[in-house]
Amino acid sequence: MAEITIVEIAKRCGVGVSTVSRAINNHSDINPETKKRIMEVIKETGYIPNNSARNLKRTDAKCIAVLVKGITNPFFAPMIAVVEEEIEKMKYALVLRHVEAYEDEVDVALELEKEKRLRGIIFMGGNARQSADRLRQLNIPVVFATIGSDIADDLNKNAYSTVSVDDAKESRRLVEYLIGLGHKKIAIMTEGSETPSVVQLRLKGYLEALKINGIEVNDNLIRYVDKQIYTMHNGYETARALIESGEEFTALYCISDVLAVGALRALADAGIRVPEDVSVAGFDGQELAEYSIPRLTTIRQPLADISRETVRLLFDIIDKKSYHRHIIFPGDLIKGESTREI
Amino acid sequence: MAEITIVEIAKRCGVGVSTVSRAINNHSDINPETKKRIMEVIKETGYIPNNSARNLKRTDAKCIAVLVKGITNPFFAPMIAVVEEEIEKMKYALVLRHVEAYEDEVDVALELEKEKRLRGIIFMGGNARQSADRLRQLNIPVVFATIGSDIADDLNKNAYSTVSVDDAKESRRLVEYLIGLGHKKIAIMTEGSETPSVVQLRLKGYLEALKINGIEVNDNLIRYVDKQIYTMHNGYETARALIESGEEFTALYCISDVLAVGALRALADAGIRVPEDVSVAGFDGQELAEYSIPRLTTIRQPLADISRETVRLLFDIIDKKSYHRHIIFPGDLIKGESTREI
DNA sequence: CTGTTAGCGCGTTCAC
DNA sequence: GTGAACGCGCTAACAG
Repeated sequence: MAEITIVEIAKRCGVGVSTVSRAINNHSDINPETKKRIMEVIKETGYIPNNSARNLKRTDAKCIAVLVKGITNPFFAPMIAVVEEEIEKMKYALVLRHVEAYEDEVDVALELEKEKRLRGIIFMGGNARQSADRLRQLNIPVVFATIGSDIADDLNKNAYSTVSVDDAKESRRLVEYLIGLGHKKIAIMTEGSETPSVVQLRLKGYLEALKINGIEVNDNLIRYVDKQIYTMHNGYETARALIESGEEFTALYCISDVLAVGALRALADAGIRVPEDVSVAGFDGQELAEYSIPRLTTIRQPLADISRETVRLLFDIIDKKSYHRHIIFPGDLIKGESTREI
Repeated sequence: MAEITIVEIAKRCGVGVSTVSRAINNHSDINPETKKRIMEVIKETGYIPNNSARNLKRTDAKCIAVLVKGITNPFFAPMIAVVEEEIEKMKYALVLRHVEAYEDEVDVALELEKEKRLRGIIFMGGNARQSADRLRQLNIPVVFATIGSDIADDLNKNAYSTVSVDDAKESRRLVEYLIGLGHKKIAIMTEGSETPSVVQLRLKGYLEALKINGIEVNDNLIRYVDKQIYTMHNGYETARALIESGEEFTALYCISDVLAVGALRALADAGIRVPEDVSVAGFDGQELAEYSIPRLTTIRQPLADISRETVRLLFDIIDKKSYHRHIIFPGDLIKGESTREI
């Protein structure tokens, strides 16, 4: 079947291609009647404009890309929903792309910028720092959501924006809450990667909290999961290893809610009661934390606010109303049933 | 900054554009040395080919599209992972697109088919039946994953393939298991949509199981969630309404694990013990079911097998080795801790 | 208000 | 092994 093109439509309507183009793109300079006739023929024939050809020509294309590293991670679900809504409000199109674990998000962004005519990019997941230089290759503004800027990296701060919580500070707050409950032997479950990330900041907050409160760090209580911090399986296995190690602990802080839920299950299987025998805390404040049994103590990230602000800031930069900024939202300390005084 | 194109690269290398093209696309007819030189210049300049232009010209483009309705639904995560892997094995490119709730998945597919040069499409989520006719507009094979064909719709069966479990049958099996445990007052939590879907099939299985076992249907025990069957919140609220209604029940069957977890929480909040006072069962067999407290009784869908078979079947059809087929996988009845004999 | 025409950036003939 | 020229389908000038 010969692909039907704009030329074919023009022929059938007895008009020029540009008229058809005008009809498709809701241009003003067109007779309502001819437009109507054209639209009818288009519907009849089932004609669909070729997007590749359009992107090639188009100069304006109000379009924002959202690149998500780990799009299947439920953590991003509420963020994506808000971002979609906000971008639509601005009458912009949205292209949502996932980035594979092995892909470089900036490479994908570069490619996409050429392919579509993007006006801005939002990154979720991945990390901000490593590629700050390369971010400049992008000719359009970039905002990271839920990933804070690196404090030490002043030079590159004007290459991109960030909207996030202060992971180190919130993490410290949570651990200090545990300490306030009387806990001293506090285990942490975190990820062992060396690349700078929110994960490292959360560990940093843990270490700071101990230090401030004069609690010595016990390396045996710092447990590393195998890569993924968003699988219950890893939370389960890591908690099990901790339990089996025989190392004493009265509290377990998992740097994600998902890990914490896995840990809860491991503790239950080992006959350890939460919170009677051990307190458990998570981080993120996902829906899961609210429905787990027992309800999780955690730090809730205000994802809706962060998402809304991300879009707002991006458009401010696009409209030259703002330079790149680094916005911090406070988290909420949710006191669940999974922790108690000792 | 002037966008750098293939012409620019050709100039800098002192070669023709076609030579550069050959270098990029790994063509055979090219001197290894000139190719190497070209690749170096490309790296230096940071040149990135424009995909829109490529798609416009390209004739082959080994590419498969995966359209997911509700990509943020964790249900699809393990499926997407497997599908990606399998498609990569076949040396095909994969374009993963999410379909908005309000979008028609076939429209999106049609558009994408023009834009890229697709060879096949995989649908996840959405429903197979409504658009069987329109599926024929697509000139490439379509396979639905986890969505069974409509038994009544023989005419359109050769317009697409499906790989799934038999939702009605598996649902019936689960309910019969509950009945076998001695339950007679079995509530079901389902969705109230009229469009044919897996959800309806699961309800159908419930009704069949009751009928076969001579249990009268109590309409007050059929509870409908408000739209989304993949939020714990809805499971919670619907269970709460059921509890507050005062209607007696000894078992609660939720047509998704996510709903069941919400229901568990609602029961706990009402001081109702699971499984001592009430048995709870889910459907899907997601990771969540395995880590919830108590562990859920559920039907596990073999998502990895379904995904692998989906890709295999799609390629068989592309390669003309098969016509459209409708493949059924058996589910696993997982006997968790959330149900007990009465 | 409408038609004609020139590219957008690239892959692909077809000569050389 | 390589380069010149053509055209993919469309939008955006421009001329009418």
